[in-house]
Amino acid sequence: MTIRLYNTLTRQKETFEPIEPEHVRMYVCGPTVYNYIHIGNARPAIVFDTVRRYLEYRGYQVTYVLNFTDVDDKIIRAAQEVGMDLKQLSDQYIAAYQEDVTRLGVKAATVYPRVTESMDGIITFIQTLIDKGFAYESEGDVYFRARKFDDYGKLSHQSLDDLRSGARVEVDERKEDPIDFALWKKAKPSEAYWESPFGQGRPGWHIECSAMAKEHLGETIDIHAGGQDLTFPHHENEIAQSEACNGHPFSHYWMHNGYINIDNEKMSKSIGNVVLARDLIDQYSGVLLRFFMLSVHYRSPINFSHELIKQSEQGLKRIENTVKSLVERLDTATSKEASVTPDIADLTVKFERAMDDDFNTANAIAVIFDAVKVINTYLAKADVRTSDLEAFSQLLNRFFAVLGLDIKAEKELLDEEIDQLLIEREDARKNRDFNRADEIRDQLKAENIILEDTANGTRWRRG
RNA sequence: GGCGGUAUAGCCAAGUGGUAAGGCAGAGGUCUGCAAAACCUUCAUCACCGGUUCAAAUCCGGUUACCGCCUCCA
Repeated sequence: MTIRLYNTLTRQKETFEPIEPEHVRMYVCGPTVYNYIHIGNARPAIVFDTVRRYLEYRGYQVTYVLNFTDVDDKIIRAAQEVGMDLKQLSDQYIAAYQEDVTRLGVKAATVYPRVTESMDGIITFIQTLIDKGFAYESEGDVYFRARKFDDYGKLSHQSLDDLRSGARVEVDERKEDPIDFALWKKAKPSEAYWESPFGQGRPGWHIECSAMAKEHLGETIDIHAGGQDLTFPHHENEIAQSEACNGHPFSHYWMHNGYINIDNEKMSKSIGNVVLARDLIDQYSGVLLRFFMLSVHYRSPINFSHELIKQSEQGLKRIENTVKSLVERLDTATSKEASVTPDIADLTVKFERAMDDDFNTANAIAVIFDAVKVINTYLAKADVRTSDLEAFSQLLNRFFAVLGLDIKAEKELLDEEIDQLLIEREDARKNRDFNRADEIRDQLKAENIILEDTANGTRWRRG
């Protein structure tokens, strides 16, 4: 029972071994909070939450750190546009982020560090880099001397020379070398700033993660994760800073999730096809969106379209139907001893095998469908046992918990009028007045209530 | 130019050497007063060419197409 995961650093699947046997330190790059999150932001939130859940299922204690970038150019601009100060604006979008991901079934992180609250650590970090000769001040800015860090490029597998010849590296006379990147940026007039030994300014983008990871998880962590596009330059620069500063490996494993396309196009503001997570959650549901995303392996690209999500919805309904049936059959079950233990064991093994293999949620979901078939077949039997029904329910709930899918059978009450119609229809059917019975069924269908007549009575569900 | 990814049935999507998971849609059937749900059956030789091998979607070489990063965009 070992977990294998794909490590961007080595470009292969490796056996997962945390530094401490039962504890995992995990850092995930969070959002820059200047707007509501779009579905591209939702993917890493869902994917790495699932990674975390599975690690916990496997018995690890996980310290999960997710940062908020609450100072940067985009936030400054957004705040100016609406006339708010930085903190107001970022507070607002942090709250919105929490709302959105909660609806997506994402568990709370252990810590949510913010850049503005981590200034001391960041400044100390930069000072250490200067002292060690890895950074230099220049006209109020501080830059990292990339060429001095021998391993620069090891994550993205690029050499410095390739990067330079690659074309447009901005020429900036304040830098010794175009590839150098900012650790500290001098404040422009009228911008928010923090005091530091290098003058008034604010941190560069990359340094925050190095400093916050160090503060909350230590100098070497187990897993560092984020979107694929962060591999270069963000994560590459984090490695350079952290390893130059601390003198040993920053993170053992690097995980990156794939992109989301909209109708086969890249999602971007210029195309105007950015889809906000909350709009989709409102239109469909958080659980459906999560189910949709987890039905594809996290490193593969996902294409989003309304048609695709509706396909997914049909599949999810199939699962929900079974969950509901399971509960309903409890009324007609007997108390004989359990008979399905082998099925439970078999499905569990298959599920774990899927998740052990680089968190293959697509296969894990296939196992859920396998379970659904087994359960439906079992439910069709005349002799159904309480202990079996409970065992199946527990099995599904374990799977749902790992994937963070909020699927459960809730006894929902109908309003009296509808209830009355159901009773009337029962009578009609008993009297073989099928015209009236069908009329009622059609009427309810118009209200999105689907009736199903089973051997154990009529059941209903929302369409 | 550098680095990397992808190409599997109408649609989505697993599968990295042993003879194509799963879901959606479709077709036929069972059940049903009729439906619905469920169950059963049915539906692909894996972009193309060549090679290695007893055996390849899976390895190697080449071709084509699409995509990402190399610009503080998850």
